[in-house]
Amino acid sequence: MSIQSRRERERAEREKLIITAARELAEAEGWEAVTTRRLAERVEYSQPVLYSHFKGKDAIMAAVAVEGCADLAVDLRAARTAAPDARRAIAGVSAAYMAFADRHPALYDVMFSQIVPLPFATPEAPPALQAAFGELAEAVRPYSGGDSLGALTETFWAALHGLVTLMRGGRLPREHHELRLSLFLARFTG
Amino acid sequence: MSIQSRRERERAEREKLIITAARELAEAEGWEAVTTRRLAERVEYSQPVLYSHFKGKDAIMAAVAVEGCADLAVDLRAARTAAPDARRAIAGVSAAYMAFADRHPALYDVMFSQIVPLPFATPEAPPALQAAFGELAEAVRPYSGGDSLGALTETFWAALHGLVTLMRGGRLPREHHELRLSLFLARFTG
DNA sequence: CCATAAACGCTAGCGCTGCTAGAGTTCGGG
DNA sequence: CCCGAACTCTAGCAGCGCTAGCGTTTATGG
Repeated sequence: MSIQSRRERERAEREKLIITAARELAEAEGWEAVTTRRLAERVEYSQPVLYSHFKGKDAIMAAVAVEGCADLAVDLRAARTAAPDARRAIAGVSAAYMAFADRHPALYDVMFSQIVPLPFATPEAPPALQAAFGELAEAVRPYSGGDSLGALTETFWAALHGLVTLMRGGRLPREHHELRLSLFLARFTG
Repeated sequence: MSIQSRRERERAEREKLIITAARELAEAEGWEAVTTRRLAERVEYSQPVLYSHFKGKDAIMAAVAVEGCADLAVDLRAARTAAPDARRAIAGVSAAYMAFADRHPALYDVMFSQIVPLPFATPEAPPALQAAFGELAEAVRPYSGGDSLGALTETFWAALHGLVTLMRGGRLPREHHELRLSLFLARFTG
């Protein structure tokens, strides 16, 4: 019992090590630099060990994405609870969302742009993701009027996501960024 | 002179053939199925021929993206000019944009999601892209009020882009799609 | 305390990728 | 008719995700 639990604990630690190494490598050099060989070298195990923990590279990316969701939820919550009123809450949450995407581009991509084997728009979605979405919803609530809060929050999220990804992909000029965000918020909050 | 021009014409035809083959392959099976080997086989030339026309696979994708921009501009223009008033124009353009992304997912990705060596937010951007953006701008113009039309159109575009990509990536449930779009339009048009 | 079996991590390799060096062929110009 | 330039091909490089199968370590039952 004790020996088995020790082994399980060590396994869990190694799994966490893999996830952390993948995240660090991705954030430092982008996902294209995260190869199973480099990752294995970084955790000082051979390649096949990765596959005893994860079904494939996609699954590792998914695990990193879940971590990212938790971090995002923390940032959003901090921004929302620090705001003195509804208007500054939704503005602060928006800014925090943008800042997160800007500071952690690789993390953001694997969470919301890349295709990863994670359930998203279902009750089985990662709790951390649901928490992040919940923070957006609370910021949107004061402006929902008679509309569905869920659908309206989805719409709000999508706009932020579009602004972030088009800019980061070079499709939108960076200099108008704050203007675009304020134009959107002005229209969204009526 | 005549011989040389004939050769140049044949070269141009072959280049067009490569672009078309890449587009068809991508639209049929996705970009991950577009390998230089399959593409070469499809145009019935060897791999190195591709590199005498394009610097790399990225450049081929960029060429396909430019074609896609032209097609999108046509669709948007048709939707806008067919609308009897401003409100139905912006709604129709939005719906046409969504429909384009839905019908041509691989094309849409290479135009607006993937990283390709194309100038976007500059005067050197492909005229076809500028034309498509111009159609969005004309649809937005009646609702710009005192705001910058350029920045507002960028914001409008970003929202559509976010709705499309989050849904296609499985992050948003498909069933609320039309509701989300109408919620956005209602707030955007005031 | 030892033999056995299971759990474990390793080396080596498969089929693929984008890309390129260099050989071989074709063809227009003098 | 021959030469040189233009052109396309075969073959191969380094790297990718992933896995079969071997060898070692480790925990257990007699």
